[in-house]
Amino acid sequence: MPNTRKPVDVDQLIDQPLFAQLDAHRIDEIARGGWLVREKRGVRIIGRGDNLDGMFLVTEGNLKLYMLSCNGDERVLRVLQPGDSFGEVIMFNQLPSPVYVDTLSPVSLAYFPSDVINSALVSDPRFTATMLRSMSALMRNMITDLETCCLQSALQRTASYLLRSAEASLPPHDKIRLPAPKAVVASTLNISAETFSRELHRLRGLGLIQIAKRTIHLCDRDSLVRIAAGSPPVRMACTPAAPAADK
Amino acid sequence: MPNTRKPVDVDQLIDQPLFAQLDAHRIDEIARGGWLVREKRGVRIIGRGDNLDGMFLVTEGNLKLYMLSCNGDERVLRVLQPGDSFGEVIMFNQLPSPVYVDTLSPVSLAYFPSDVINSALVSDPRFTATMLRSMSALMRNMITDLETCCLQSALQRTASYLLRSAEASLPPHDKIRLPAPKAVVASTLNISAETFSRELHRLRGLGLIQIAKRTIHLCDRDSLVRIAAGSPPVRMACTPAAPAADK
DNA sequence: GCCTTCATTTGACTTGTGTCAAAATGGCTG
DNA sequence: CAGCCATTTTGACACAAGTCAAATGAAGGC
Repeated sequence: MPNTRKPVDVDQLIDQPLFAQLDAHRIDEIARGGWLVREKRGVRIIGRGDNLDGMFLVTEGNLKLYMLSCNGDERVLRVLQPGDSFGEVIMFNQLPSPVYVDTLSPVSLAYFPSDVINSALVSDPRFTATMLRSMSALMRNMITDLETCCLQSALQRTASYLLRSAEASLPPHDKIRLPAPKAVVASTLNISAETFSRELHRLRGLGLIQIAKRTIHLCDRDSLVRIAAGSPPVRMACTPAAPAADK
Repeated sequence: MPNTRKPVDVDQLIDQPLFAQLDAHRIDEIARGGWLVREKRGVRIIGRGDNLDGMFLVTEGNLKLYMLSCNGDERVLRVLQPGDSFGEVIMFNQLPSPVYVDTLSPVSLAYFPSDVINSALVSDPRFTATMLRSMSALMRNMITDLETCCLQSALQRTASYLLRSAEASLPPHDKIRLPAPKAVVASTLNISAETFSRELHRLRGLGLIQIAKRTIHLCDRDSLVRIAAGSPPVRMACTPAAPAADK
């Protein structure tokens, strides 16, 4: 489907985790076997049901990997960023894609046909090992996702989201900016925009966060951690004298 | 951890999908590198946080692979049956297990240390291909799981489960046997045992399936497909004269 | 056979979240 | 500054699914 076949620049590959183990010669070979694909924002790269005999590596921009329900609302599984790859699963077992991938910004992708990847796998055990590790890491993330969305309440999910975002923010790690309208973030957490708003304000009511439009300040990280871990939210300074027994 | 080191019988491996591509010599090599583990029902094989430098292949019996929520209820991810393998993810990226694996019946497992697997991967490209395909299939299942549990109703999940199971059953594809007690299957679908029972009997009431203890017979695949796809369940032969407009 | 134990079904009730609708807020443009 | 849009908040309500509890059914042991 990619009609322009600009060559892949070797420099774009050597830093990528997927190729880090390979020697220069082999990277060169892989680079010559693939080509660059550039797309603007809002373009579908893979649709559900599509076949694909190769895989992509993101070199610039970001994309969303998501599913659609029968009534049309979407569930984002991952946001793909430079260094991430996608399409391996479709390529390796040669079945139509179960997910959609759309660009969220202008992107530049390296595409590699399956025979290029396969011959690299055959001739370089370290590449195989890296590929298996990368797929294992993916599995691990999916498991975490399933865990989050199946056995945590809306409040827990909100709290863990805040903690994760803070983790990924600049050093004081206590101020985060939502990367999108609240409705979109909520969808990422698999809850409605209204519920997200309510839970956020509940946390504010407990004194754990401050909300200023799309910027959120964490005031009490420990309590957030406790909530994310499942302990019932505790009102500020007055724990009841006689806590209920466990059972 | 396995203290008895009974050798693996080669005959137990040649039929397994994971080893089907290998020639006799290599299978023999792998068999000599692993050993048999037998356990009775209700034994934990892997716990969350455990490390594992190898992988298992199920040769007899079945097991559940699951997670626990903070309040202790479990969410079964997969029911493992003969021919299935587990532990690859833990082995390949060398991190503690995120999941538990318990036996559901007396089992017999073949265990292979990572170096045995790795040397087979290095020396046989077809084994590598099979391994990658197998992990891709796993990923695909996880995606389906997430889809099922995030954007389908209990009835839809039940219907799609039946269809998927039928797909994987013997040729007429209309009779399936639940691989575990209903409560375990229900947990796989992320619904309570009670709800699972109710939805199953709802489908029976609609004339779409027949239930005989743990065996289920599909009578009307098309309707099941429609339900799984989200159309509201339609009573058997008497659609009301004036169906409500869509909105 | 009978008894114990586990699995399944059924009913009544509770509860977390979603939905709908309206009000409040904020940002932007002319 | 007024007016208009999109976003966010809040309230009232509905409903799917979970929980608790009891009844029933199946399976294995002695």
